[in-house]
Amino acid sequence: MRSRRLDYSESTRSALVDGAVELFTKRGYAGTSLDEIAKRARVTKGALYHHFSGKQALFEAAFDQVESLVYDRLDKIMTGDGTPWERALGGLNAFIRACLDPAYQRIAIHEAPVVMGWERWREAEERCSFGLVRSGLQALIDAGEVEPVPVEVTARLLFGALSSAATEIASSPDPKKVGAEIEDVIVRMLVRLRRTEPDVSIG
Amino acid sequence: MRSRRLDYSESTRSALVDGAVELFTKRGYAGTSLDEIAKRARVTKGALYHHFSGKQALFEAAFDQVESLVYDRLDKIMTGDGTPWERALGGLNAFIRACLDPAYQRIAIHEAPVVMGWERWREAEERCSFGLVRSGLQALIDAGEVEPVPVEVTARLLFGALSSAATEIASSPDPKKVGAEIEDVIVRMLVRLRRTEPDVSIG
DNA sequence: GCGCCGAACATACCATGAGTATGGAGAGCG
DNA sequence: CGCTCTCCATACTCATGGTATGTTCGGCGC
Repeated sequence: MRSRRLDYSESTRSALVDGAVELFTKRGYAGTSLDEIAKRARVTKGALYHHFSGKQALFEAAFDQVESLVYDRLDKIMTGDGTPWERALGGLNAFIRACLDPAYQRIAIHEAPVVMGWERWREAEERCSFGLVRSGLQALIDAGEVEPVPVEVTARLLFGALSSAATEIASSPDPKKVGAEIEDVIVRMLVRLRRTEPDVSIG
Repeated sequence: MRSRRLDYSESTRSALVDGAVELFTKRGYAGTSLDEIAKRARVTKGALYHHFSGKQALFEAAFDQVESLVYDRLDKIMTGDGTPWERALGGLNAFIRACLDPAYQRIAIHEAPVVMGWERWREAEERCSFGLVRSGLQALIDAGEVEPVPVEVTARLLFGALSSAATEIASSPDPKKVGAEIEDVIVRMLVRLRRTEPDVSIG
């Protein structure tokens, strides 16, 4: 039987993470103090340091939380039913919408590479959203939908383009319009990569 | 006649900026202390705060320095001679090489949006490298080289893709190879956008 | 030459916030 | 019913960004 004590512990931990996500999103990593986060969770720094080894560790927990939410949604679409082409387009749309979430944008896209270090961020993304972009692209190639391209770098280009553009969307006065434009441009690109004839060599 | 005093002042100022560029590149913004920067310039914090209003201001000075170097090189190519197409390809190549510079990558691409705030970073980039990417794309469209696309978002996509991919290049064990791959993929994309027939509508 | 004004620094200090050391309270278990 | 160990609070330390004030020295009028 699960002890009541463990419930409490888990509860305060998640309260800390939730508060961290909120505050990091609003004021950024550097602009947020641990006391503030602890206060929001109605505990002190002692509790915080009991659950996490430091500010970075707490940030990574917040990162995981935000990232996994997006990952679940994307994964459901990308491994769902439909043709590879349909799934790719659905995933594209879902990813753009995910990037509109302020928390995902600021924590996972912008600050994470700086706070966690690019290398570590890359490893984390490898297992999450970026991994899905890559596997989605790979699926398209395997299905013969698009011509073979270097998957690794192309996926990186795509991911970078999308996450960068997403910020543009979010800070635009008319996000819906810009979002649609971006999706349109990307889809055009993909369509042009679509294999219609066997010979696609470029001089 | 220019006073000797002004020479000294300017000299220490640039020494501070140079040190800032070095240290911010090596250890990042948060990981670098002002005392360290001042020490490297063989002055104290007093001098630093005489020339700059604070850490952020010093960072922006470092940003400007790094950015302007890249801008000058790019501008020379993009406004040089050759067809719009040649200039675009040349600029593309130059930009990728610029992104391989650790200082430009870490300061201008990665940390600047976080440290300066995305809005401010965007304004600065607007007048610099991003502006060139945009105008280059616009030139291609004007020359009828590529089909009309929403310039703003497409340029943003391109810029994001390139700067993101550049990090991939730099941290790769074989930068030359990955760099060539990326350039190849981008060029393919552009080629496919090339106007060969008037009707390019996609159902 | 002389005094003085202000730019260009140095020095000493303060405030904040990350991290640490230690103490205590209470749930679970024998 | 004490013993223990998790869970958390309190009270510090220390690094660092920023400030307030002192000091030096080149330039310039006289």
